[in-house]
Amino acid sequence: MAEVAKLAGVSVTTVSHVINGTRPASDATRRAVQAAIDRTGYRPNTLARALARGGTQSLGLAISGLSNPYFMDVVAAVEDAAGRAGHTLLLGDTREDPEHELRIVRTLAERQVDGLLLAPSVGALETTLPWLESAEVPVVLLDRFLDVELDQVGCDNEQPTARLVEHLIDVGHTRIAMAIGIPGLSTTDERVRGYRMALDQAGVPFDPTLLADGGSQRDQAREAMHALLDLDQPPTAVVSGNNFMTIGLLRALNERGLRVPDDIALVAFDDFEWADLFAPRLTVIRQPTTELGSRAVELLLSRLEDPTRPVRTERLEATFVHRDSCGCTGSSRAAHAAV
Amino acid sequence: MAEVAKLAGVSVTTVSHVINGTRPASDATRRAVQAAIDRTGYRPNTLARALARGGTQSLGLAISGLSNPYFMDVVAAVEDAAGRAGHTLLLGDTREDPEHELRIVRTLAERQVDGLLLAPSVGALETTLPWLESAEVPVVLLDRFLDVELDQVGCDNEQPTARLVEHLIDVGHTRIAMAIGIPGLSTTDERVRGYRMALDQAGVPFDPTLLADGGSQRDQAREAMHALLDLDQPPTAVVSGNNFMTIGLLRALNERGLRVPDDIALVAFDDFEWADLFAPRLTVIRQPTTELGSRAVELLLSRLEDPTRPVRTERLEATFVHRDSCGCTGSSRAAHAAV
DNA sequence: CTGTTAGCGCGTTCAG
DNA sequence: CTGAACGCGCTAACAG
Repeated sequence: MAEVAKLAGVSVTTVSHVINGTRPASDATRRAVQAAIDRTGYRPNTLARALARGGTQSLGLAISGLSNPYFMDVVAAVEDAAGRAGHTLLLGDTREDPEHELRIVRTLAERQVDGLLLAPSVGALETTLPWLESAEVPVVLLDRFLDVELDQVGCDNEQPTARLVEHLIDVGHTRIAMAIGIPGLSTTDERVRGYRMALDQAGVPFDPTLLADGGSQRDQAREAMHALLDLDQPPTAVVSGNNFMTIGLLRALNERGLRVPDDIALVAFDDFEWADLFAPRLTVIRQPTTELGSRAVELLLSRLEDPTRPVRTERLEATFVHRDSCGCTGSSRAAHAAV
Repeated sequence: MAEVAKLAGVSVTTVSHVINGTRPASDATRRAVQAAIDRTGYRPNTLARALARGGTQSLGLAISGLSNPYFMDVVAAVEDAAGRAGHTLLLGDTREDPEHELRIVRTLAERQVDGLLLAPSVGALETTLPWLESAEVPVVLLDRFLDVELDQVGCDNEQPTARLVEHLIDVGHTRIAMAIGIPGLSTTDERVRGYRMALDQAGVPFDPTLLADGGSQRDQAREAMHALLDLDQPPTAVVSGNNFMTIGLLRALNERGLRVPDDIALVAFDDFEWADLFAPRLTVIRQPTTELGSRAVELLLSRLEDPTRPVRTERLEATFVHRDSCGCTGSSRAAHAAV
């Protein structure tokens, strides 16, 4: 930069100002500076600028399960929204582990991100969040809700899950199992509540043995499904708590030679882009993932603009997508004839 | 930091050194400093450190199609590998557009990333790469190969695609269409070469009308498939150039009421995690995506360590996964009975 | 409209 | 084993 200044015959101050348009400059000097910049191949050092200005124009995203297509849509949306606002995205995977999450969040904060998007793991309330509060980093929570004074965005879980279960009951099922995610996550707890609510309202007795811990993960869900099938009275229908577990459940059913929906019905939380193209065509709840990501960024940006604004919690609506895996079309053949 | 120094009764120099373990210090002072750090809640400013040291411990990843599950696995692997090495990941989507790609790469470089991973778009050779060279940013190319003096990692494309086509020919197909990606991408070109090679070797005449431009994208592939079906002599088999296009092709077939593999065979480049669980069970080429990401990071790190090391180009092996969508099991019923 | 100067928070020579 | 002083590259008063 000093080089540019010398070459343009002006001071570094002027260079800085023409670069940032921070204050008026004569056409002549502006051109001179521009020319010098071009000739030297000068490129600004964002770090130095951030250090001087106290603001990095960057956002951190701490999330788990990057390989989960659901979260990837979120990441894509966040990257896009952040980019539009002139911010760069720093990415970290929490691994759903509070210890690791804290390390990630810490790293991000030490890199002076202007704000942080976090999908808090179970345990965040005792580790990450206290730290974040004392560090005074602007945060918005993503996907999972927590009982804290922070901006939060997520989806409705209870009612949609109830809808899924109701539907199975309508078709005639009474032994309905559910593969649930990590206990303690608001998403998990709310979905379980929705499940129970639907049972209650239909007068179907709740059987705890039908609630299988799938740990939000594929392989664990697979094992859970096998256990369910080993029950004296195995379920005639399953509801999956998220997309990862859906794969695991199906793998287990596959290993047992059971067909969906003929031998067992399956409905799931989380849609797949291709879900209507393959058999069994899954009946699911679809979350507005893209909107989730972009809303979260908007909330964060607005908080950066006005740190005193009261916190806001937003529930996005999820939609019921009716296909064939619930087995209610009558013709199970229809499901198999897909594509 | 000054605060910590005062509280510990030492100089900032000492604080810096005990933090970094840069030089010996008496147990007493070390403890004093540590105590002061704990009490002040001091957290290091990575930016200032980077500015002083000239090195950010951060890597940039510029890639397109974040919503593509294939690339997401890569992102996950890169994040993991980078994290292990103590680096933070800065993420940017190139949108497969050289202009935007340049902006992304520039932003990343101005943020002083130590190195950059890039999946170059078509046109990068004229825009991004010259800039990167003059900016002297360490780079490793990802997924797509280019004729430049840079480290590169990607998969084998030609032979695997040929394998796919050979297989279709073995089953008796001769009118084999292919949905191809963006022309100019090495992945596209190599896959097309593989396609032609297999035809040649089998003595099947090459018909250019069967080569449909799917633009690496879902919707474009869908339209391309419709066009193929409108041909006087429509194909009896299709090979998809990547996973995005596979979805598009299937959507078109679905819209026509055509079943795979009964009415038309389909094989594809890129596997899906769930591909063996749904019908039609896709016969595909699987890329080692995780390995791709981690190898790329390793290459980049080794380059940072030794900038003079000769460039290396690595081809990872892709594997042929035989399932039912090729229609060669004889019993097409088997395909539909899945799950 | 422009230049001088003092930091931003830290690492790192040099002297002790 | 420890401290003082300078500089990383840039912005922002404060003068002029």
